[in-house]
Amino acid sequence: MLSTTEENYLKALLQLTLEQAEKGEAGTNELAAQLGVKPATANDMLKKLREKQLIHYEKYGKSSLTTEGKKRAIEVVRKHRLWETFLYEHLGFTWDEVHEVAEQLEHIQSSKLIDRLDQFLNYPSFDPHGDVIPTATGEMKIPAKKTLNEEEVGHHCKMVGVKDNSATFLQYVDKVGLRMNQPIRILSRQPYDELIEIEVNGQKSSVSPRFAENIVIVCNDCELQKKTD
Amino acid sequence: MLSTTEENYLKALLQLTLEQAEKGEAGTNELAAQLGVKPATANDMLKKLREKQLIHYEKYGKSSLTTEGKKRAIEVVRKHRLWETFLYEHLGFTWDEVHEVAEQLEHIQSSKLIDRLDQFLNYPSFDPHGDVIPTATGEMKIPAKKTLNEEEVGHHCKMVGVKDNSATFLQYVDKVGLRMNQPIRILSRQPYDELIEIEVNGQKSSVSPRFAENIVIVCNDCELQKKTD
DNA sequence: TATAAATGTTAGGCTAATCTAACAAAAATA
DNA sequence: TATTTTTGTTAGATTAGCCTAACATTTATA
Repeated sequence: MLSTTEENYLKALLQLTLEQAEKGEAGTNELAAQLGVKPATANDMLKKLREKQLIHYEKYGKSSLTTEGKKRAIEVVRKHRLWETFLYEHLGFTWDEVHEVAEQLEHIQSSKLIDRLDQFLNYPSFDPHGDVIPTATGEMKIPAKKTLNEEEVGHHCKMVGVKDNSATFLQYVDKVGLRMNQPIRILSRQPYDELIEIEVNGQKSSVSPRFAENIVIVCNDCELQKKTD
Repeated sequence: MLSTTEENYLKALLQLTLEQAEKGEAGTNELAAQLGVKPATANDMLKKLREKQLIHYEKYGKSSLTTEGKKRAIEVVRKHRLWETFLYEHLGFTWDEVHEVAEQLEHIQSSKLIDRLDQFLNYPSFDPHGDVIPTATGEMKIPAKKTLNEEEVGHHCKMVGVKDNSATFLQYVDKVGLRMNQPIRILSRQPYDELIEIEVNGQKSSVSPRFAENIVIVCNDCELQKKTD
């Protein structure tokens, strides 16, 4: 069984390697910074986790998770996000309060507990931040990316990127109230001029198809694709 | 802030001192046994907890909780029993499965979490084992003891003792299906012969007032008395 | 009450996780 | 390419919580 600390290292490594998808590996200093410890400390742990066959690591090289290590890391993420969902939906915690407590709850050891919690929450796909909750089998179902213009009326989604990086466009995005990862709801689509009415953080706006085409979103209500990775 | 280990020592000390109510203090070996550690280990911790003003302790003497120490210990017990209630009532854990997981959950640090959980559970007075859940202010409301004969129809209670210790009586108690701490429900009281119909673990029985007078119970539906202690 | 048994304490060691300081290697840059 | 900067490693120390072995005190009992 892994210690809380070991679990945190695996989780941090997963986060870093997913963020910088190009390489799928992370450096010692980077990992240390992520965890708020000194590089020397992280270095010791890297050797220990290699011994346990949970990571790939060589002296002066970058680190990455083994299949087993990734499985373990994903379990921790699953627990974290299920607890966040519970705190948010059932105990009335706010969006920003859930993380800190979930950091503790994610290390409770009981597979029965987490499976029952999943069931209690009705097998949610997303946590309150809009992040995907891995399934019991360790799959991270990834929602398909598309543009805001392609999204259906009534659906909930969130912005994960933009296609146009001009200052003019970005300022406009800001004015509409769009922020990365913030939930967006499609209220309506005017048949006359194709203007899309959206709601973001309580603020309603109408945007043109031209604008919407440059906003990359993931849909929370659409079918998810299984990702074996 | 206290470590998980420190909290466990305080909790163990509370349990020991409440069990043996005569003295309100416990020995080093006893405490060590309760926690599954060696006396030498417990001895170190006793000194540490005395430094923190959480216990009274003198070399070669018995230990007891200070006011602050008792407050902290009761907080842990409160968390433990609220989590047990959650696991039992909402996640479908059985009576005997809840303890182990609650041992972990009781150390999660977040007063907001535990207060919200209390609210979510609708401020329960008893955990699934029938033990009293301390209030947010650290009071342990103690249910009044009375005999089964004095209990009202419709109420739920549990046996906490007997007044008659004869073999005949105890065998009868056993036959009726009564066990210590097991929930009992009063179904009816016959006006004609005063026979009391009770239900225990799904089994219905009728008992005489003479019998009922010798069963000591605590009522789960009656008003609780505040215990300042 | 003298001795044996039970209980409690101290000293010294171990491991996990952390640190600082000094050093080594790799990468960036002048 | 030579040098500087960044990145990574090692050695040695610290703290919490645990251990064993030896010793001290208290309590029980012959």
